[in-house]
Formats: sequence, C-alpha cells, structure tokens
Amino acid sequence: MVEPTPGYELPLQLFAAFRAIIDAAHDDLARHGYPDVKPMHGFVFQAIGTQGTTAVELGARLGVSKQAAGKTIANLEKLGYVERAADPNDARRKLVRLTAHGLDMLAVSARSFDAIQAQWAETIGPERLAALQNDLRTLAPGELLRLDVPGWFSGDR
Amino acid sequence: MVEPTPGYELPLQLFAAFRAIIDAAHDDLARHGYPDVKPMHGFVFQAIGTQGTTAVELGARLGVSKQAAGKTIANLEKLGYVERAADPNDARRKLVRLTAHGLDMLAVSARSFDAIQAQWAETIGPERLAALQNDLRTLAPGELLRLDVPGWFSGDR
DNA sequence: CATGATCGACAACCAGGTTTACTATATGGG
DNA sequence: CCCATATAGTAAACCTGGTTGTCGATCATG
Repeated sequence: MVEPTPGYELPLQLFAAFRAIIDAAHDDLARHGYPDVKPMHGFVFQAIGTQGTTAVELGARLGVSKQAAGKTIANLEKLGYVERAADPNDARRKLVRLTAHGLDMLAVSARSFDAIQAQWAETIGPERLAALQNDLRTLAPGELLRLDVPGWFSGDR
Repeated sequence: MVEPTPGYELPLQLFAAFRAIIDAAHDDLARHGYPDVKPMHGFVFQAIGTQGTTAVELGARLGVSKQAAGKTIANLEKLGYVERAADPNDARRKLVRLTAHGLDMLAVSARSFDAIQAQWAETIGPERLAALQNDLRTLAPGELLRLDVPGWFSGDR
C-alpha cells in the first residue's frame, strides 16, 4: 500500500484551510467598514465576549500573560473596539467590555463566519462538512481559544 | 434545520488540529534530540529542501522579505542546522544548505509526521482521513508553504 | 563599457510576547 | 483591629521576527 501524501502535508492543509477562512472573513470585514481588525483580534473578541472581562482573566483565557493581554486591550481601546471601566466592587479591577462598535463588528464577523461555513457546506456537501468537523473534534479535542500563536509559532513552546 | 455550530468554530477547529499535529511532532523531535527547533522551522526546512537555496529564493517561497529570510538563515546557522557556501557561478549568491544535522532532523520530522498521520488514520479510519484531506484540498487550494504567519496573524495582511 | 538589475547585509523601526518589579487594593488569620 | 499575603493593573527592559530603506558588490545587457 502506497503512502498517498507525505505526512507533513496534513498540517499544512489544515493551516491553509484555517487561513483561507480567516482571510475570507477579514475581506468581508474590510468591505463592511472594519479594515483595521487583524486576524488575532477575532480571538480576543471571542474571549472578551458580550459580558466583558478583566485583563488577568483575558490573559488566562487566551493563554498569554496578563501584561500581553493588557497591551492588546490598550490597542483595541485605541481603535475604539473596547472600553475600560472601574469595577465598583473591587477598586483593583477594571472591567473590559466591547463598545457598540466592537459588538457590531462581532456581529458582522459572526455573520461572515456563518456565511463561509455555509459556502463550504455547499461546496463539499453539508454532510461531509459535518463529518469533517466531527473528525476534527475527535482528533483535536480541548481548548479552542488560545492566543499565544506568535509566541507558540516562533518561540520554544 | 438548525445550525449545529456557530461559524467561528470551524476555523478554530482547523487551527486546533494543526496545532495538535505540530505539538505532537515537536514533542517527538525533542525526544529524539532536537529540543531547539521551533514550529516555524519546519516550514523553513521544507522550503530549503535537500537541494539548498538562497536567501532571496527562500524569502519568495515563504512569502517574507529576503531580509527576514536572511535573519532566519542566520539563526538556523547558529543552531547548526544550516550552512552557507559561496556560489562558484555567481559571487553575489550564497547557497544555503541543510547540514547533516539538519538533514537528519528533517528525516526525523518526516517520520514523525508520517506517524501522526498514521495514528489519525487509525483513530478515525483511513478512508475518513483521506476524505478529510480531499475536502481540505478542495476548500483551500493553493500554496501550502507560507511563513509569514506572525505578521499575517497580528499584522494588517 | 556603462547602466540597470540582483544578491546579501546592515540599520532603524514596529508588533507582540516574556520576565521582573512596583503600586494599589482586598482578604483573612492572629 | 492590624498586619501579612495575595491579587489587579501597569511599566520597563528585553527577545524574536517581521518590515522598509539603504548600500556595496556583482552580474547581465544594450
């Protein structure tokens, strides 16, 4: 039995597919008036959620230090996607929440991802896409949301 | 018909699967005496290949500037994975080739990736893995080898 | 043979990550 | 009640890897 593809192709295919989705979503976002969001920001927005969070908690969710989370928050604040407010119950904490702009962008991106998924379902058939997702869940269970990508990719893990 | 998963999960699943493979391969590499290789280096080694290349060509293959390629080459040279030699036919060019150490590491990583692929085939069945790869090829055709991941992920593309 | 293109290197800068260190605030045991 | 300890946020210094701009050296061509 011959080996159909060398083993190193599989991860590259997975990454190319990931990248294709992200690029498509961000093309969509740029067309809808959000040209300044970066692929990374999607992770952050998901981690902040509609409820808001704090820098420490955000760092924990994303797998980076609280300082890195703080930097990212500061950037998103400068871009107007996020706002910080004092926590009345704990003067140390600062609540980070999405602004109206951020929430709108989150909604747009959600529609974008849904549209891409729908398009993929159309391309290969919904049952095959469902099977693909099912297989991925089996093969790579665990946390989906990890932001330490730059460090993970180039650092020593 | 209900939407089974929100659209944003699909890219995260793809990325998690990619990451799972890379992490497994690098655990393997660390066990086999290559603890200092980073996920990024795999891309570079594949792009250099067994034939060798130059900085400009490497940058073009990986989608980064020649300067960035040069920096990466310098790092890999310091680690002993790569060596530079003058091109007898063109005094401007410097051939970059994998050392014996680098070639061995490439062989180990190839075995690693094959083993992981085999394990995945065992887990979900070879025909489903083949279908998965086939679908991925359909959904995300094009260049597999692009190294501009850090810049792509956090930069403005 | 002179002009233009290419290769490799250097410098300056940026983004994002880390560790270390510090202040301010909470919390809980003596 | 008070002090010791833990936690939240911030800042500084540093690392890696990316970018652009520049430059000298070398080829290639009109």
